[in-house]
Amino acid sequence: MKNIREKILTVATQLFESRGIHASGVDTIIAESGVAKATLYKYFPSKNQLIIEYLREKSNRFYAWINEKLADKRSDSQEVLFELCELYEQWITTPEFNGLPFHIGSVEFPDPTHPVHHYSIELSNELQHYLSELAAMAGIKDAQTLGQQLTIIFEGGAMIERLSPDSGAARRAKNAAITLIKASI
Amino acid sequence: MKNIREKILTVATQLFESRGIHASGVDTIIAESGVAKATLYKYFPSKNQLIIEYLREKSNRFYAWINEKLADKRSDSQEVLFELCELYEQWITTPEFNGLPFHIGSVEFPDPTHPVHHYSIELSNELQHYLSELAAMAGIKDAQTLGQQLTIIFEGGAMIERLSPDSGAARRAKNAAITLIKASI
DNA sequence: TAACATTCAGACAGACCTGTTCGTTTTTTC
DNA sequence: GAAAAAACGAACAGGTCTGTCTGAATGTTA
Repeated sequence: MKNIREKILTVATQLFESRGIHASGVDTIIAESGVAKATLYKYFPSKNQLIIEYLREKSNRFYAWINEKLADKRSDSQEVLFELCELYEQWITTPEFNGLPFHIGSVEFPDPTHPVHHYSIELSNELQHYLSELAAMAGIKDAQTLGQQLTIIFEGGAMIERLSPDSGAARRAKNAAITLIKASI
Repeated sequence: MKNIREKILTVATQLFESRGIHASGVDTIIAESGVAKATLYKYFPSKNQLIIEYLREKSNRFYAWINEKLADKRSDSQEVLFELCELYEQWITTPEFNGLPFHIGSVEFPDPTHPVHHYSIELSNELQHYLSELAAMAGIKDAQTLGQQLTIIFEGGAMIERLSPDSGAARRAKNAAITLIKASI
């Protein structure tokens, strides 16, 4: 087996999201992934680092997915914002969605000086930056404001969609985002 | 000392919100509140129950505060929605605000069958119900939708305001809520 | 097949976890 | 001021936590 690291990360991801980070011990992670403890600690120097790699991986996958989906709509910079809302709804309504990882990171490690918390904030800021950038390219006047407001709706919608999957939160969050976009054009 | 229960709950609240729930052991809680362990377990039969009482207490305080503040505006049912937005901004920008407690509960206990998770969902639903009710009294046509959309914005804004306190999230969340309200009148 | 690198299972350390059970001391009540 | 109730400190049980270390087994390369 060559992709031991990947295997560990996959198992850790599943455990972190189904049981929580603190509730997922290293012993459980190695047992589920069929790996020796020393091997895990060879690929990840500490559990904190494993958590951070989990956050990074999830974030990378999200941006890779959404950038690919948006690639052919980049020309029409207005339409790209509305397409973004549709993709957002798709993203959080897939059965694999288990909440935003950096929400888990920031809540389970509330201490601002903790590396996991710090990186979680970084990821939230990155999302705001990404959305503001899209708004700016769409010619929105106060792109900073719309970008953060979309972030607020997307994060809130993700939270509630996860808590109450059949309450229509994803669709309503999308519609709220669309309303805001139209109001700021 | 008569209010031992209150003392324990206060200390537990501070610890839960500054270190996280799993990271706050019963030993720490009793040490900080100067109480014997058996006493804590007399007032709270388990740590789970203590967590749930923490969630309940925080929720009660919120509704008591906001209902009192809104009491004199109940006559003008339209204005009450806008006043609500102002109060929301106030609530999450006070220095004592440390995020929505039921977010902590639902994230730290992701298992839907866990009592803490279950109660956290209940509190989120209660918020939606409360906001939908206000919208209905204001004569909003689709009060259910606006209620949930306000919930999404309020929860998302609370999350981001906590992560990045000086980014203007609270004000922008408020403005986004106002925009949505106006659009649905 | 021989030499080398990797991974294995499992024990170990030292600390922390929730919850129970002791007598002993303090506080309340009459 | 005496009887009753409550809270105290401290130990205990049984378990889990992260991280380190060992020698044996496995896999890779030449």
